Amino acid sequence: MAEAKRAQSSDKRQRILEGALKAFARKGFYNTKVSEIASEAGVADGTIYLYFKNKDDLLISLFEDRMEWVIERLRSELAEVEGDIFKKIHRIIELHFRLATDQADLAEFITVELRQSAKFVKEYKNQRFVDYLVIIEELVAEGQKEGVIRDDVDSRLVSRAMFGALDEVLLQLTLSKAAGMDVERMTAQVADLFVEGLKSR
Amino acid sequence: MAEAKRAQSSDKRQRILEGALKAFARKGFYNTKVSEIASEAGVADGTIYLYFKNKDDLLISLFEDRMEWVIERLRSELAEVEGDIFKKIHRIIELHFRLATDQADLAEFITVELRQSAKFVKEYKNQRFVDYLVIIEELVAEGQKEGVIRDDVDSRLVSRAMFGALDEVLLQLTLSKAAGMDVERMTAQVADLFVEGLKSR
DNA sequence: GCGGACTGAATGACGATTCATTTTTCTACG
DNA sequence: CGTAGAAAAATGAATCGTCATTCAGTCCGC
Repeated sequence: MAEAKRAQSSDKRQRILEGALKAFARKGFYNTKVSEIASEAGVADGTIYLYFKNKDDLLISLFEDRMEWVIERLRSELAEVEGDIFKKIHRIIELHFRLATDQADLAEFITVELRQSAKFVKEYKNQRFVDYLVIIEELVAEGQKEGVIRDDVDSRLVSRAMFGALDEVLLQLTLSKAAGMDVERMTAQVADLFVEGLKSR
Repeated sequence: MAEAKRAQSSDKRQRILEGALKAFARKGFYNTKVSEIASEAGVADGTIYLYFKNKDDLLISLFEDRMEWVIERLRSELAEVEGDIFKKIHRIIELHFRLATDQADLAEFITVELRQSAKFVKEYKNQRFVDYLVIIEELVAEGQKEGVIRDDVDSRLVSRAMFGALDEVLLQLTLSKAAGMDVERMTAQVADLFVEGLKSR
């Protein structure tokens, strides 16, 4: 019966999350009214409170939900990369940028809102985000073990730096939608920059 | 007379900006009450409106004010660097990180609030931020002209990536105050990562 | 005692959340 | 089947707290 309930629920819950994503991407968390999310999702204001404790909870749930999806995607794409570590790094960067075109709202939400609220950045531990970093970190560490990546760099630091670079470039890409930037070219350049920076000499 | 007014004013205006910086760094823009800023600055609530149009204006003014300072500082420090482009890049990174220890509030404010409001990221053009990027961009372009930096990378893209990396690492540094990270070591590693990535082969 | 700087209590708007009511879905019985 | 009645889900108007902002009054330098 929990199943039956869920079956119904999930539809509406999902619609609320989608509405929230669209609204947050457009106007930011604090400038979005709960009633706007409701109308975007095609439900009544009160309905939102049947699925989420409050507006903050909605933000966190949305972030968790989408990041989980991104991370799964990243994991599975990485798994099917044939070739060396550097190919994998290239793939991470590619996927990251691909988001900007495939899922503009999501990209905007993540880049802009990730740092949004004090709650988000400080209180809330943000495990999903850590997961993402760890994927990069492990890749670098693996390369170091193999001897193809210089081992005088801290893999943790590198993963941060790399994420930051990707995030910032993505932000730029997201906000200046019009500009017909060549995403492939960008991917190649950023990947190359890091690969050359990381290679053992 | 505008001068006389300013002379008096500047003291109070400055105190308000400082109070705002402290408060915003601690709780973020939207969670900070105007009355908190006022009490932090030791003025009455209403006084703030003698110096700033409204809360948004206060945010923008604060950002402009501090970024201008950072940029001037960066320019003058760069001017006195003897040596090649790569030394200068090292210095940018060093200054960026030095902020985290010297001016924790400012660092937190810039990293967290830079992307804060939709207003900030989208509507407001954010010239100061562009100025910062241009400094990096010109440095890279110069290196390319000299032939020491590979010219198959877009200097604009690189400046974005580099800023993103610095910003993210700084964010980390800022939020995890306790952790006795070795700032010098971090500077060296990040600088090296980019320098190796940028060098002509 | 005039004029501008300052004060802080009062105002008013706004918007998250609640909850009395309505609608839908489910259950069980003829 | 069809239907009555109960339970669950959904609604949206009303509530209630929270501030940003204002402005009538006070203070101070000249």
